[in-house]
Amino acid sequence: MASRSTQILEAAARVIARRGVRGLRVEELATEAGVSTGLIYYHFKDRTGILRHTLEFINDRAERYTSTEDPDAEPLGPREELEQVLLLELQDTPEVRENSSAWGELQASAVFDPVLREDLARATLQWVQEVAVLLGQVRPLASPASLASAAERLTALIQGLSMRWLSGSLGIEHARALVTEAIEVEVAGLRQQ
Amino acid sequence: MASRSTQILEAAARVIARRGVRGLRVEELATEAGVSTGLIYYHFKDRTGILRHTLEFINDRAERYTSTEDPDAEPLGPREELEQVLLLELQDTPEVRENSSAWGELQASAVFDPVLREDLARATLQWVQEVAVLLGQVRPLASPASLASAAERLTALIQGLSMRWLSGSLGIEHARALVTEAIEVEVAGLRQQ
DNA sequence: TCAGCTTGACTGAAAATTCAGTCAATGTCA
DNA sequence: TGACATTGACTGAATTTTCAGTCAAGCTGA
Repeated sequence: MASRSTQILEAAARVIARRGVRGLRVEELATEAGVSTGLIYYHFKDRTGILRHTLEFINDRAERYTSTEDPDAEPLGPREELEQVLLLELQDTPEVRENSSAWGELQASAVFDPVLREDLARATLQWVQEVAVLLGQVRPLASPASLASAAERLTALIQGLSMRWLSGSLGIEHARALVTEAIEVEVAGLRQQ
Repeated sequence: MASRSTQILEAAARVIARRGVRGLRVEELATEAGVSTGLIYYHFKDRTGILRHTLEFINDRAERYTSTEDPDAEPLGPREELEQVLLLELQDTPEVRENSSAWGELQASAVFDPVLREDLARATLQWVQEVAVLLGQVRPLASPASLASAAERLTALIQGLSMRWLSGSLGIEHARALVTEAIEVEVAGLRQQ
């Protein structure tokens, strides 16, 4: 069985997905986790402590589902791997929804909270670079600069679509189709180099 | 002189740009607008009412600065007009920064606040359609569906880049360059139809 | 028994919302 | 004209609500 703290963090991820980081109420979290508010303060120092641990928890979990190192999977071509990595962010599973939602919240909060910016910028950069590498495998002759630009656009596009998906103004299937087309279009653009 | 409600809405846009939607305090808004808290409730039902009207206000204002109907300007080609409309969202002027910031916040809040979703979805749709029409003028032979998809991608891209710009992880010039390239790539993609 | 876990009622501060009353402008009628 | 009535924007102190965080007391397994 999951430990009490894990139980609380899982519940926190669900509450954040439902209400947002800024909408998380400690009492609602307690109910969701099936514990008392007191216990939450017993395990975590304060509300900020809850958020910090939850974001860490969510991040660890994201690495798990983003990982393409599944030994059972057949080896993918570079193009397929690129598609898979990008589309992983747009899946209607509770886990991905929770992660995207928390990510979006974090990004939005960073606009007003300089403390968050550094972590966020680093994480974004890492993602962009990963995508740039995958693009480079699809089009080995493209210049590093053009690969970097295309990667920045694809990742920013996914963030934009993700927001629309989460706010219910875009269906998940349509969002995925748009990303697939975007990859085609961007890869075609790289071919011109 | 602007009416009292307008004065309040202008102040609300400034406060939201500065503190975020969740950071908006009715009393701070009252001070910013140079008005009593009571008056705010006299003109707007409640806090949510303030937010809804501010969203609408921001939207109207964006239309104004997005408008290309400047009698002094020389007539633009369709491609130039498209570029101009899209790049207007990425300018480092107080008005645009304020609008983008508030817009991003409202978008992020809409993920968790059903009340805002409908207005937001409508405004987004309107923007996408405007861009689709402009794209159609650039590539008159493209199918309506492909125009709509390209417009969805371009607008979502701008929202994604906007967030990164506002959270300080992307320079405005770089963001603009990425959009210009995105237009090229998307227009090239349409040519294939 | 005792140390760590757990509860939930409670507190205080911050924030939203209300409301009784002021004031300037406008309308009305003798 | 001018005395009185009416309206509605506006104020700010009072009230209500919402929350994070605390605490004294109960539980449980080793």
